[in-house]
Amino acid sequence: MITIYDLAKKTGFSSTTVSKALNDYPDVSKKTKQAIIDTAAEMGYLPNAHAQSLSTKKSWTIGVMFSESNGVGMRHPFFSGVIESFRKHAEKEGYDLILASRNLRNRGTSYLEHFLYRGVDGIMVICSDPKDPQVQEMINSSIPIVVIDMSNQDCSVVFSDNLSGGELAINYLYSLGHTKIAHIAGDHTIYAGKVRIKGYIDAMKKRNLPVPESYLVNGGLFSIQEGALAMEKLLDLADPPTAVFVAGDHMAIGAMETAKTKGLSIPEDLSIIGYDDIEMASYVTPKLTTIKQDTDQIGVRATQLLMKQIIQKKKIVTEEIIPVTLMERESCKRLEK
Amino acid sequence: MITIYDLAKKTGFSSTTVSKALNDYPDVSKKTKQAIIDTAAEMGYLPNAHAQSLSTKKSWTIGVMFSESNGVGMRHPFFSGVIESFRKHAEKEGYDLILASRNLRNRGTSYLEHFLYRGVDGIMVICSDPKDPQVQEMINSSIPIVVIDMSNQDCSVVFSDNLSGGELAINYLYSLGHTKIAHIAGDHTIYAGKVRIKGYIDAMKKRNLPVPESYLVNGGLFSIQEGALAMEKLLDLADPPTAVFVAGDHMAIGAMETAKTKGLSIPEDLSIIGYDDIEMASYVTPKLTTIKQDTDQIGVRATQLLMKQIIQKKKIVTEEIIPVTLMERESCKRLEK
DNA sequence: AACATCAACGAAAGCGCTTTCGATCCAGAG
DNA sequence: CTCTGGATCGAAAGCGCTTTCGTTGATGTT
Repeated sequence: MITIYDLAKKTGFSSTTVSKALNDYPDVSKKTKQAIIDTAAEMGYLPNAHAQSLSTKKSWTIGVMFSESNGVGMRHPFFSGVIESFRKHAEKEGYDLILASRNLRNRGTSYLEHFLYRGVDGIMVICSDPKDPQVQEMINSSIPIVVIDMSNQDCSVVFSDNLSGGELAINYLYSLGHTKIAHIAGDHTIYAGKVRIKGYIDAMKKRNLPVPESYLVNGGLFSIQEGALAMEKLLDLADPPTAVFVAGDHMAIGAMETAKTKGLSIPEDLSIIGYDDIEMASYVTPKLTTIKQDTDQIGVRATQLLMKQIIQKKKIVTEEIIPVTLMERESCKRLEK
Repeated sequence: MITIYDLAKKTGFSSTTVSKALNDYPDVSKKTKQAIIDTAAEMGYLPNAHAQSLSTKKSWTIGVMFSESNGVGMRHPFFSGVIESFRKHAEKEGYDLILASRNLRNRGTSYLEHFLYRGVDGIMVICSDPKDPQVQEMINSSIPIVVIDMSNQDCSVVFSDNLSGGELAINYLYSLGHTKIAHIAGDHTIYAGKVRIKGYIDAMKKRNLPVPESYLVNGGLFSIQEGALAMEKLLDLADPPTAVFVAGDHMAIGAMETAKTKGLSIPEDLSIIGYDDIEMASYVTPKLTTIKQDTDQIGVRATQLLMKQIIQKKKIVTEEIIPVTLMERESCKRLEK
């Protein structure tokens, strides 16, 4: 590894001047600057990030943490979509992402401690559980942070407009003549799940549609299997719904599966609308009508918010709500009277 | 931020002793060791990773790079699956992953340079193009590296058994009575694509099955759209196949789409078998029969291989081939004579 | 000629930690 | 009583870089 001292020796200047030249300080003449840069290139010099960070207290890294409540981690399309978008944009600003582990080489430490240890300049969290203590700890610290997919009073957050997502779905279903509309919900412990429930209820009430208790069934942690189970409950009802708004595409796909198994055809016998617009939604049969979350946009807004805090060196608390859109496909149909 | 000097002052020992106590050196008495550890906990001491790395030349990080030839990046289920598995296991060993960007804050540098700059202890690459110059540069360097999804003579690689994957597929199709079997291939520039072609041809020849040139159609970069296009070509043939082995699930799903569009029903009129076993495969209609790549296993083997190199401090060149399995679902059917 | 100004450069301290090499002290050996 | 060896501890250098502050010499001013 070659250092600025090697460059200093080679060029005849001091290490100070070399450093300054490399960082484009104004008090170095154009000529020596060029000479230094040239021999740096020639000798294959690369700065040492650790030394730099140690001395400047800036690491040009961002810590990324995602909760794995359901064990899928990065494998979930929403997560990987957001992270990928975030990565692309953070990259443009010069930052690398570091996916941190919880365990600091056998000393049992928290995520916050780990990120502090790593000296990241900021943290990006994708977490759906507003009261995860690990996340709370990070939020309460003084490090810049942006959290995605949940609401919070104490930091920058960005999430989809879950409320009007529900409105959008119900409105659409209603416009197709449905009035008996059920909701397969995400667990209340999950922020998005909770809000989508509210969106559903609000929209239903607004139209004076009945919301029997039995029409609101908990789909748990958004998995296909849980969606399938939830749909069974709905179908066993004495007065089953003609349409169901499902809080996640995976669950919706599971729901469609059971419907099919039970001999119902979609959308003829039952309309279904999902949430997320994962890739799969476009390729199941029938193609799933769904509320699209804009993972790209979420990623860019999150980046912007984080950059702003890093630059201003102070936390800013704000909510950035990303609009959702209805993707009209094949799983919903006008109700024939 | 509190340092070992703070601990030294507080406990009355020297910073040397503090450091040794924290690192469990043998020449510190049990008593002072405990005292130091206690006040460290009490004062909320956290080591500074940059200082540590600077002094030890070990960063406990692994650089991760994936080629984005098709622009999907981490969004592709195979990629995210492997990375997630790798992350989990690397974590257990105490390593963090760093997803690096190409541009080192405006100086245009290569991935290798970037990883060198960051001082990673090893590199993990997911790349399908054996002659990507960036990847070659990393392989030729002296840093420990493991590459996934391609073959190479000069480093550790781990990839699926693409050859017997083809064998498996053709064998299955043949056992169902098919003899006119086509292949929608991945581009030859992509290692997996090339080998799967060979697997297809070998298996066909082994059974004395004809392989007309028209039966081998290039599906490009494994996208759904390209799969759909490829299938069109196949269907336009004077003597179309009764079964097609597709080199990737996305392409297979695209292929099924066109088949359906053209009024063919699967598997009645045409059997299709894919490759990957992405989640979607289980939920399209009909459920896609496919060759499953074991992303989990790939991740763990990659971790092991990399750890070994890091510990031994020398590159080891080897090929680790992960077995694939046939996931029999609904998209293939016995050929009625 | 005396002075102020400015451009260009370097000495040195500091970032937080590790590690080598001594120094010190005390128990037990001779 | 002297000597040896082991157990504990610390001084100091070093990792590679940044940044403050001072020095030097050249230029322009009056």
